[in-house]
Amino acid sequence: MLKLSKKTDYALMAVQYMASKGTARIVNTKEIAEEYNIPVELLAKVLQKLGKKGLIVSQNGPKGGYVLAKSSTDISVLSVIQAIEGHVGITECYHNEDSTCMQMPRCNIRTPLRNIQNSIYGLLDSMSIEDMKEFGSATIVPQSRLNGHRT
Amino acid sequence: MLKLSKKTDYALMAVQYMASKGTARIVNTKEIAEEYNIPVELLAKVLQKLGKKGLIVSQNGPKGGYVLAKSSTDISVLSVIQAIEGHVGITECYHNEDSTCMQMPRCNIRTPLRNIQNSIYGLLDSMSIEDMKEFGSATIVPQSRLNGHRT
DNA sequence: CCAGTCGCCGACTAAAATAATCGGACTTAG
DNA sequence: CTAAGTCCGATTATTTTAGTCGGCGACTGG
Ligand code: FES
Ligand code: FES
Repeated sequence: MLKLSKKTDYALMAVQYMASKGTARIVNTKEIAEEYNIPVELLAKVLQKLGKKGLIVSQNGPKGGYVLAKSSTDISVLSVIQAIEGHVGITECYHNEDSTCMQMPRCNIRTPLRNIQNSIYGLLDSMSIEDMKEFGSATIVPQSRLNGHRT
Repeated sequence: MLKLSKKTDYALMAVQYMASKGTARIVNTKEIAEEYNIPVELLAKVLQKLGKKGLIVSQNGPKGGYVLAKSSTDISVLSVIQAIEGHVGITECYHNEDSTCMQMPRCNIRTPLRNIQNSIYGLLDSMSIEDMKEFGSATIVPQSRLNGHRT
């Protein structure tokens, strides 16, 4: 449930890796792939997508590779995720206009789930790559309305 | 990304539906299935799972069906989700002990992602079925550390 | 006490999403 | 010129999810 795809994992690792080298250092696909045991061709596509989304910039030719397009503090985790996964939601019918969902007419979970989704988005958007690096720990838990349900 | 399975959707709808009738009223699978256009057989399994997890109680025989096992304020959204999806995490390697993940040795996203996951869990756990019913609106967004990244 | 309604369960198939691979074109430093 | 790199679409393999089927067991009302 709520699982990120491997491609997204790869994207996050790659971005984080680039962040760890400065903006000066240019890094290529193979280098990252070997560092994390990722199939090169697959990682290549991931990086290309990130490139197209403007999160990283590419340099062709020998000695080419990628560098972050901006400071790691200015790249949100959400932007990386969305770059790879596109804009999908927490539920099948993304709660958009064009839903073919059979339970639309009577759906009773549409609105509340959208709110939950927004909360999650807010959380992911509030966290930058730099943040990920820094606090591998730290709690960003929303304390509002948290007063102990739990089964 | 981060998508809940249809089964989970069905579970949430069903639970919400039961909550909307009181604990007095016993409701059967067919009734819910028809209300929301859900394939009966599939919904049946979902309800059985919820039963086994103790979220709802079943009544056999004719005039049988299900009722919530406790007040809708005491059933968290998280518990429903976990009842159906089991205990899976935001990433492939659930960040547990037994991961076969190839990038374990050097993984740089393990800890931060676990934190994000915990935040999400906290959010889902803090919301009850009753809450879902009430505020189809309302914001539970964590405002901490939210100061505008966004690409 | 028997018949029909309902829950219970596991195995099965179908469909879709994801992961990974392949083949070939384009770009550029040396 | 050429080798090292990015770029891109198409294809396949694998896994996950969605939905189906068939039979058993529990109960209740007649
Ligand atoms: S599940 Fe599709 S509209 Fe709610
Ligand atoms: S992705 Fe598997 S350990 Fe981090």
